[in-house]
Amino acid sequence: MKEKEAKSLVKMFKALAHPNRFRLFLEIVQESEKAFEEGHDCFANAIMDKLNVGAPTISHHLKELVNADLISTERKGKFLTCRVNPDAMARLNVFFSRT
Amino acid sequence: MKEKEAKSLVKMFKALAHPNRFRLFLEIVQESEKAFEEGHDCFANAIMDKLNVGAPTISHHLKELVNADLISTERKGKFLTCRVNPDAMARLNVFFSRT
DNA sequence: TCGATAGTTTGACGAATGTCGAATTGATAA
DNA sequence: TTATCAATTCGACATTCGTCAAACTATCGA
Repeated sequence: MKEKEAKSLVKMFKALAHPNRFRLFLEIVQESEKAFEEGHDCFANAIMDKLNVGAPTISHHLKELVNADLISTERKGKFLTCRVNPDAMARLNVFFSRT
Repeated sequence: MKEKEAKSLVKMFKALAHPNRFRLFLEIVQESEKAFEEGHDCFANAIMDKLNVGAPTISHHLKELVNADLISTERKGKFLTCRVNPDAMARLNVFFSRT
């Protein structure tokens, strides 16, 4: 494995390595599926209510997930929408399939 | 996903979330394959030389990998042998396949 | 325009983490 | 037994990290 890919994977692991941030990620995955089926977006707002941490913390954690390339966000008016990055998932999948 | 499984995954991610520890894990994976083909064990000793950290640090990192259930170790005389835990790999594989 | 709502930035603080040197244990070889 | 080598434990240190309160920005509705 290339050094660059290893570094990228480590960043993803670090992003998933905290209970609250992992739960946040799981919620986004779940909510994304539901949102897709129902034809709307996944709003950060809806997820924030489910976790027991303040808004600044959520904002901070979201930034780390984005920074690790696990998700991407887009501002829609007053709200923030989230999408899981399929490419990242694919790379993680490959890594653990070959290990 | 059950809370218990989530906790276990987070522990694995945390164990893989540091560059040196991830490299250590990669070396064990690699060395394990080679060792299997050549009919011997994977010795911690052989791996230690490849990383630029002291023995106490390696010992510490190995313990975390074991604690996360990613590997198991066995003392053979003066040396320590390592084996990747296939069950852990399978669970990680499942997680990223379904995500 | 004004007030309310969603999210971000900043600064601070305690907790957890990675690393090392020194001392220690366990096992082999001489 | 003694010397040597592999690995662990302990104590300390600097660094990173998670969280929050307060202040701020941006957008929408009235």
